[in-house]
Amino acid sequence: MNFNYDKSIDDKWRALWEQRQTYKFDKNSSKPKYYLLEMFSYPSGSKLHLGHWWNYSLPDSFGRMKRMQGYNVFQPVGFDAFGLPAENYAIKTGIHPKDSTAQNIKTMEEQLRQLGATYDWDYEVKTNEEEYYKWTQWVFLKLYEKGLAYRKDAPVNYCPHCQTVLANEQASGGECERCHSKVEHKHLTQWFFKITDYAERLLEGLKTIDWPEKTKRIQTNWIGKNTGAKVRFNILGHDEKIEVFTTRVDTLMGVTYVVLAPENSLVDKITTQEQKDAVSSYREKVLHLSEIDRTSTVREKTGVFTGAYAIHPLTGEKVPVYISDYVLESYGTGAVMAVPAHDERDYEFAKKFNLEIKMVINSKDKEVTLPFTESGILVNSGEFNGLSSSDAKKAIVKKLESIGMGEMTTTYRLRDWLISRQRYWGAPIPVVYCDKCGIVPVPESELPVKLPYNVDFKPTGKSPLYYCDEFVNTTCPKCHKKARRETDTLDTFVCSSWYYLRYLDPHNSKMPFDKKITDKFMPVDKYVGGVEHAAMHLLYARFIYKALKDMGYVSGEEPFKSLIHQGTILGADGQKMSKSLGNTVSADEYVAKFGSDVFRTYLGFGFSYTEGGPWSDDGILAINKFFQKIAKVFENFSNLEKNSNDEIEEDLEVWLHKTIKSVTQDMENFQFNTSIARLMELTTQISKYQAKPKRNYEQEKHAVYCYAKLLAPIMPHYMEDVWQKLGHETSIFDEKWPTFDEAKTMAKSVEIAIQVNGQIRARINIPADTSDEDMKKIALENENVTKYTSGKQIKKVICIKNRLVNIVAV
RNA sequence: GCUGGUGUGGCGAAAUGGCAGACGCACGGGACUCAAAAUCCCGCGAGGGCAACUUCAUGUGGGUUCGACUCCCACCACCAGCACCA
Repeated sequence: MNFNYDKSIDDKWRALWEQRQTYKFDKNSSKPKYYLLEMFSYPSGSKLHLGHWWNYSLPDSFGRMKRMQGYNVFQPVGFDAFGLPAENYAIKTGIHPKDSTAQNIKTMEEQLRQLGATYDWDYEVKTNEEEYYKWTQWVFLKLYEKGLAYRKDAPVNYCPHCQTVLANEQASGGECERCHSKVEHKHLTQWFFKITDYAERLLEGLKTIDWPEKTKRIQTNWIGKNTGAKVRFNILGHDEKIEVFTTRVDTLMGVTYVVLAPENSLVDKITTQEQKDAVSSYREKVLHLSEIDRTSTVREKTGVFTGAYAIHPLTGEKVPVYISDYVLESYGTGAVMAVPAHDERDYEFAKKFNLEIKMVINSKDKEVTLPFTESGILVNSGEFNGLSSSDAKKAIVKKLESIGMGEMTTTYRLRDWLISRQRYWGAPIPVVYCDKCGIVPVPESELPVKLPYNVDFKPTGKSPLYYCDEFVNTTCPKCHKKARRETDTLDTFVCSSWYYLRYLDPHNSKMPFDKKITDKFMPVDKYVGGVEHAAMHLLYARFIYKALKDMGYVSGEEPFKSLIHQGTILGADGQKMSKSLGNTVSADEYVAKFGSDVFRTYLGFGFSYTEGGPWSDDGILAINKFFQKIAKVFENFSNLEKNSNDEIEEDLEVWLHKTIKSVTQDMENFQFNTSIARLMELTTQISKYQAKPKRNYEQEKHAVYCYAKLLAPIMPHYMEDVWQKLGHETSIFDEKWPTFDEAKTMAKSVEIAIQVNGQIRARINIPADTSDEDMKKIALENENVTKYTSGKQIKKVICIKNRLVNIVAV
């Protein structure tokens, strides 16, 4: 029989799998669950690119192994379908986002089927559909009820040329992505999620999950926990106080001025008449600076005096109050105490404005040049003189507490999540503005707030929905008088922050998901996706999950138990693949030429899954050859007479068990390259066995069957076909994953190395599990060893069972 | 600037502190063939040696250890995240 792989069998098996419902997900199964999730993708116009193959095909192989190991694997697929590209495309071409998205999804679904993955398409989710975004809006309403969604005035990135607000990602480098104009700052009233309330729990939870250390660190840095002290300064002639945050309260006695962020609300109150013009023109200037310019460390310090004075809480001294853009409104309290002697920024500022510089920290052991930013011993600090920085922190806070002017505190760099977008292609924020009732959330029963189809896409700086009267004009849900709808839409990251829950119950029309089901299948056991989401999606999803938990909708604390980042496959030139560089690789072409399984195997073998690397198709022909060798093995076996009855061959037995062991382990760790390498070795070994004149039928059958099962996850169409040709009517994926016997993974005889002082002097074969004493004896008698030990004293002999002997001789 | 990651043959890459370079590509040699392709076998880090062997070698320099690609310290290069965060 011919066992060759031909790409035509791909279609045959996909059709049969569908017909047989091989991958139908049974949520009532009694098997242990395994939730395997790959980040869903944006439905882009072009064909499935290499990245999709990389992200979806190999994790599917992992899932297939899990399935064969007896798990009830849930591996869904869907689309993150709202978002900017479709809208930009609409502006350019006039093709409606809904239409282009639907078309793109159709194309991608077709292509995703070519992967031959175990998706149950009944569980597909598309975030732009009413039955989905209705519940995204529900999530918003729940957070609003909980006080976790609020509206406030905030700065955003604005492109004067396109007349539109830009997302942060679109304003990177301070330039508009589309027209490269300089991005300006504007103040707009925006909706936020209060993710900062969860900062501590988001940090704590990281300790409990199996995620790459790198990713945890990115989140930790992003959250940016910092402990320090709050200190309050009275303002001369005013009732208000200025509150500052500092991590170096030990330098309090060196404060010579105070700086407020230009946006700080105190500024208007305390600025004196003479300084009013200077202050307002400075604030005006700052407003027009881009975030990039403003936070650039190389820029010279600027600022103006407010005319006001603050009172030092401990010395009662009068210090001037400045405003400067080096102080950020969004961090800490939006105000700092300036200690020019011990802070570089304050030093620079003080030099420029001729402010006093007072040294209060001295080094324990070296000459000090200002600014001196290390910790040390306090000087010029009255009662605190002589204390170390760390003791002084405690003492000073204690003193501040006693007079009610400060205390220890913790701050986070994390800012609240801005979720408003002045965009059309997203879920409308389900809120109504009524002159009488104010902000009124749309009642749950009236969801979804439907996205209208007929809108004008011209960029104006406002959401296209703003000009859509049929959408905007509504009645107040409370008083039923005329009211207006919110015209901003939700950030698409809101859609993707809960999709893993909807997957489990995608057609529920009464609830976003049934808690009974999600309790059974959450958390996600293995989540696969790019590291670029470390401080965005992965943080947002954790936050939403925790918020849902607090409201009783889910039970767990963390949605993703274990996380893997796939690496990036770069263009052959080592650059990121992009159309403009012309270095993209068309997965399609390779699939058409070699077939889905060859391509998947090549991807698995040629690159480390978590590293990726530059594309090269050098080895793909070798994979084709590998498939031919595999065919040979099955062909040889099918020609073997059943009644042959020779002895069991130990070598083959060992190879088989060894291979099962390492393939199982490597697949578990997403090391597809090494598991395929092991399978190549086993191929060679079985072929060798088959070349022998005497073969044991039962032994060979067992080996060949195990071999097929081990190969199956990597080349699903092919092995399914082989399995059928071997005479089976059921799917190979309903078979049990082969198991190994540890005792059989090692040959009866092993080669060990003998070292003298760490240098290898001989290699010999000895029986496996030879005792240390015997190994030592054999080693010391070896000719090539005695050459190096003669005349020397043997100090020590180290024996490592089945591996080596090291003789220490002097 | 801060934090982290990476650095191994001509190439893609492997190595719970225990025989560095598994597996594969490319390359060289051989078998089969009239010949080529395909296939199979052998070799393949560098130097020395007819050979048995031997010296050097995992970015650089130190250290710990019987033994280091692996652990520690310093440095160099590249990459990534954060960055006027008080």
